[in-house]
Amino acid sequence: MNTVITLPDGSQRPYDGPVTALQVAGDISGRLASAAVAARVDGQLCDLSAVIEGEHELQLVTDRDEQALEVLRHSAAHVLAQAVVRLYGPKVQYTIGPALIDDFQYGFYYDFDLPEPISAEDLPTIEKEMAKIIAEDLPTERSELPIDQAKQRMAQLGQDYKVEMIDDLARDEGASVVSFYKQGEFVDMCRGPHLPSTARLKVVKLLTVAGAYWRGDEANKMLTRIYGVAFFNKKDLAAHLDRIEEARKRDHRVIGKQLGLFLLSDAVGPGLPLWMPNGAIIRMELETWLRGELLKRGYLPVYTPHIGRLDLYRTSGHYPYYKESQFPPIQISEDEGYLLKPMNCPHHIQIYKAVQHSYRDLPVRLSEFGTVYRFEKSGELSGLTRVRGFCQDDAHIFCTPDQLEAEIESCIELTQMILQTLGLSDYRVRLGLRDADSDKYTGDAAHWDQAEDNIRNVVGKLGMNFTEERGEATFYGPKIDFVVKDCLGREWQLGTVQVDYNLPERFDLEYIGSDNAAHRPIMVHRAPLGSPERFVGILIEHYAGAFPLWLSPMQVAVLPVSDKTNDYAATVLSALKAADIRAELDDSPEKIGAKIRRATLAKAPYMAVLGERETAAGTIAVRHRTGGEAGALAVDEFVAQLRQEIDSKGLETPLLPTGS
RNA sequence: GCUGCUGUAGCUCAGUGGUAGAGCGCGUCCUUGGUAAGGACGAGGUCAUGGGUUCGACACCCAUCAGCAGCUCCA
Repeated sequence: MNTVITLPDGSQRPYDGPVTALQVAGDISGRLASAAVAARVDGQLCDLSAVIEGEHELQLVTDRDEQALEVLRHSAAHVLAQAVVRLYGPKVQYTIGPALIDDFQYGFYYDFDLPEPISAEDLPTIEKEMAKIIAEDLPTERSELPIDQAKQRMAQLGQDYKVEMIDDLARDEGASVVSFYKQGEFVDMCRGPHLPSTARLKVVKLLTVAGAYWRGDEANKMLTRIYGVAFFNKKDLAAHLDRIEEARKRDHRVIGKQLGLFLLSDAVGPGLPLWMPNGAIIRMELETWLRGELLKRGYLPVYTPHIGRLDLYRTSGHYPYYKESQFPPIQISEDEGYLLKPMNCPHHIQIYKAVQHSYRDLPVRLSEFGTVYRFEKSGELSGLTRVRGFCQDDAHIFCTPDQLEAEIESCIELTQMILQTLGLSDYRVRLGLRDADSDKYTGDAAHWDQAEDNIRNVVGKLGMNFTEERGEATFYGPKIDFVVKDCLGREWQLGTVQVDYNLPERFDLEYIGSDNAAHRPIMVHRAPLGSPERFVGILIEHYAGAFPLWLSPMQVAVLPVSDKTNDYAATVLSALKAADIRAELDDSPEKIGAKIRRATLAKAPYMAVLGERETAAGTIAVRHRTGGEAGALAVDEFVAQLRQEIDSKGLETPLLPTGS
């Protein structure tokens, strides 16, 4: 049978019989053959050794192709597994080892069930063995076996996890054959494709070792996961490692310490952050701003205590659902117990219930910066992003079915406005839906369907990009989450809007409709920041500590050139303070260069350099933290410009005009 | 919570089975300097906590607490 290969440029190559992608590449050029890592036949990714017969489109995947990196890293994972088996013996069980493409730090991993624990100190040894395997230039050979034989083969090798995976493939995907890859003495069950030979792997580095549950299930055995990265050249690896190192400098835990923003004190307890004066300014500014926005939008402020009766949370469902992740109740007597509040909604619900509501009153929007406590598992705690005691910029909206979607929309717009103002544009939107197979959700299916339709309608109307994720809903309703990544690429939920038909039911909430009959309101739970703790943690990383002027703890560093001008500096300081600008005077006996350095490291947006010239002219020599002299300004001009930048919540620093 | 690692001065980190060091920061003094580090001197540590091994432990072992990476979880 004749074979005709059509290349991406439209040209065709005829062959008398079957041909492999690698052969075609070689016929085009030797260079292409050595650059190709895989092939795409009729759009389907496959090995270079795949046999092509008949009329097909062929595209050779080279290192310039995005998917090439995936193939490379997948092969790197196989070499890692081979090295581990060589070093730790046939008792090693290798399970799964995928390539990672979107991960900020890691390029691949492999999960092992090892006969002995290993640590990061063992990684160089493993890397050496991998280098050997690469040097051995072992060709990779693909083969296929029917399910039964495949299981037998893996069972013979003592690979119980693989046997389980084959069963899954047969059951879930109806697979009748399974493919294997063999390189030297090592055989792995794998879809592929892979590099044609281990020698094609040039730059591999192992990064860390960690635990990971088999199948990601806590109930299963913990396996040993080894993470690594692989690239086509050393330059890319060096750039990658640099990027990680740079990112670590943005870590809010590092910057938070440097700039005195917050503190996690062992004496107070894990996950209980203390806001230091500089951090408190940032939080205060955000909250003040948000309070104003809420009042404009018809929210009613309320305050509620930090604890409530256990029964309240039994009714709401929070206690039974999250018993394990609560601080234990405060038991006063056998039948009187209190819980640190894990959520504000039950308290707000009581406020709603305290008076009778007419449909004319709705929507009722009760807002509170309410502090809640959750006993997060110790391994989960992390800086400000995951804590045990934190505030929520919370509100609960009680409304009629007719009002619901407009309220959801308004919550989304508020959240988007906040993110936009702060320049947080790199976020994704997730619709958290219920998993109908799970028993973790409360309430009836009709309400769930209704609620899911409600949020879909709104995000659809607003034309938002979003992903739907089953099993990500709260126990009482579906939600819209705004998710961002931290400096190391880990995702965190910030803002959230949740639709709830269930708590109104549980608490028997009512309003009187125009028909003079009692109706059930619907609740919206929403927090545009999510939590000031987590939000500020993310903001610290977003700005790398260099906050916009309105949020900066120190807005102006007042720097006399020598103590001859200290008096003038003091008058400038007073003028700034009188204008509600956060200014600090550095009258230490340092030279001006050192003072500038200190203020720059403290991320003060502006420096007012005051020497004899300025004293004589009554001006300020302005410098921005990004460097360079911006010229001299009269004190009142400087104040006016700062005021404008502060009031506009400017992200970009306007250039201060030069001149006297 | 689980797997692995880590815990030494305010911070960042060296360090050895024979009772502790650097840089930065801090204090005092000198210097009066014009846009990212002037100089001198000085104070400061129950080497996370509790056990154990040892003539002797910051070092070795065990436990606890906390942190880091990952997994799991996240109302």
